Amino acid sequence: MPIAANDPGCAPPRCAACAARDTSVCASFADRELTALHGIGRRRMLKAGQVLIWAGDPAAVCANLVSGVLKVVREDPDGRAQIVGLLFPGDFVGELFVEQARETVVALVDADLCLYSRRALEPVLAAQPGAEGLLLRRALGTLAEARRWMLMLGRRHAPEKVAAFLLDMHRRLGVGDRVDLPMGRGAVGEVLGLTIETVSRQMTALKAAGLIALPGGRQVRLLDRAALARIAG
Amino acid sequence: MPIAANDPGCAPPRCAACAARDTSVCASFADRELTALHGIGRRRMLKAGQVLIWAGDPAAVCANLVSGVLKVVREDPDGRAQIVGLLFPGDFVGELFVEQARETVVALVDADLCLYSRRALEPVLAAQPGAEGLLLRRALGTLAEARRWMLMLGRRHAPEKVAAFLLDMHRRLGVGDRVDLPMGRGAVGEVLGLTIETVSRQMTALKAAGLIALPGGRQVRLLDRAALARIAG
DNA sequence: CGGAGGCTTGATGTAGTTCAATCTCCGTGG
DNA sequence: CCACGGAGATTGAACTACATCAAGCCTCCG
Repeated sequence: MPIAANDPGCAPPRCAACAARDTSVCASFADRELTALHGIGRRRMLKAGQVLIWAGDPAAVCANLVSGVLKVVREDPDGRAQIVGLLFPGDFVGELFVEQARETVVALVDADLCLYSRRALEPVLAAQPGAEGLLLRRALGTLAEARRWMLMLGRRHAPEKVAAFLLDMHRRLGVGDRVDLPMGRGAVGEVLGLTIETVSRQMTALKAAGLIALPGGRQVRLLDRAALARIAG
Repeated sequence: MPIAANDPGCAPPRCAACAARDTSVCASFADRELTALHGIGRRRMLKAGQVLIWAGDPAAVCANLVSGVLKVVREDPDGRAQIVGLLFPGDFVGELFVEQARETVVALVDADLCLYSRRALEPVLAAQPGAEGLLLRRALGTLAEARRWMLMLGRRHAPEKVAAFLLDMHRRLGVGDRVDLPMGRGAVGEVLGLTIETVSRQMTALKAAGLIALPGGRQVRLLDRAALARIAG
């Protein structure tokens, strides 16, 4: 990794200061080429709850997530919703190479993105050697994660699901033994394929067993991670 | 698409005759470049039930599926299994860029593959412009499919799952109103996150309702696809 | 203080699992 | 040729995990 490639001196200032500069797709771009990407991108803030992409709409935009957490949701004709992905800083947002969005993307907490028109982005990616390779690696990683998730949805019981979810969130967002969940009980249910009541009961059970504490709000303290891991399987 | 690119005259004979020549990743290779790929590939036959890749083993091989159907399985520590993917002719088999296989790959029926060492394949793909882009498109397609599947696993009831599965299989393998399922009831359960008994009961119910017929073995006739689609949602 | 949104708790219902027995279809061998 | 055996499929009965329906309960903010 040559130092010059990421030398802030010649990258567009907004990119040089970007928190996701080295973890997003942009990492495959040297500062020189970054200018092309910069030219077609713009910053966008999302408030918690705001929708970025509606399933069914034309797939017009992609983005790099700079800060915040987004959910990717699939919905039934009859309204049952399943969260099929969570996006964290550095993740790529949106669907390439399709005309119609299949998934709704919503901010779970206030978020910050670097937004691109899909039409403009695709040729830039194709022209930049290595960019599609990088996206391929990411996509394969996301696929592996989705499949792990499928095993959970199809085969595991509520206690295992909740324990696994808490450990997962802690791995991504935890500080010490604490996690501040970026979502309410309802959305946790949408992630795990459970109802809000079942999630709530499982959390209470874990608290009663002394494995977690619920200091209030969306905060969780994982008091016995080993035991949680044992439950998660 | 220039005619010369796929001129059988200068492709390696095995590739020129390959049933998957134009649907697999090979389609991104002109005949000239195909020779490099051909050089590192070898044919392999799999009997129904044979395992190609064991989860946990070093990820040594990838392949193009030429004929047959494979299942991709994830397993719990305690043995519960979930099929997370089905592979059909033209599909890419195996995991790139990882050292350890996360999924077991098994032939559901007799299958025919074009096998590559992963170590040898990766550089060839990187060198061939467009190959990684093609794989990216495929990977994104597979991801979208996995997410559709997640919605099914998390949110749908047994009757909807079975109806949707039958329509899906018919779309891929059907001739007229018939499908010959490439798997038994047990594996259908592993796909849908159900037990073998529940699958069997649902099938009997559909038969009783006159929506399907079960002529025997793994054959199914879809007598009322509109009604099935209505159940599938 | 009051009211709304999200969370918890309880009571009841039910879809799907589990356990177990029987059946069907085929291939094998007497 | 038919009897036997085995694997997969079906069917039944009982159970249980989770959903559903329905109150109540915090807690944050106007």
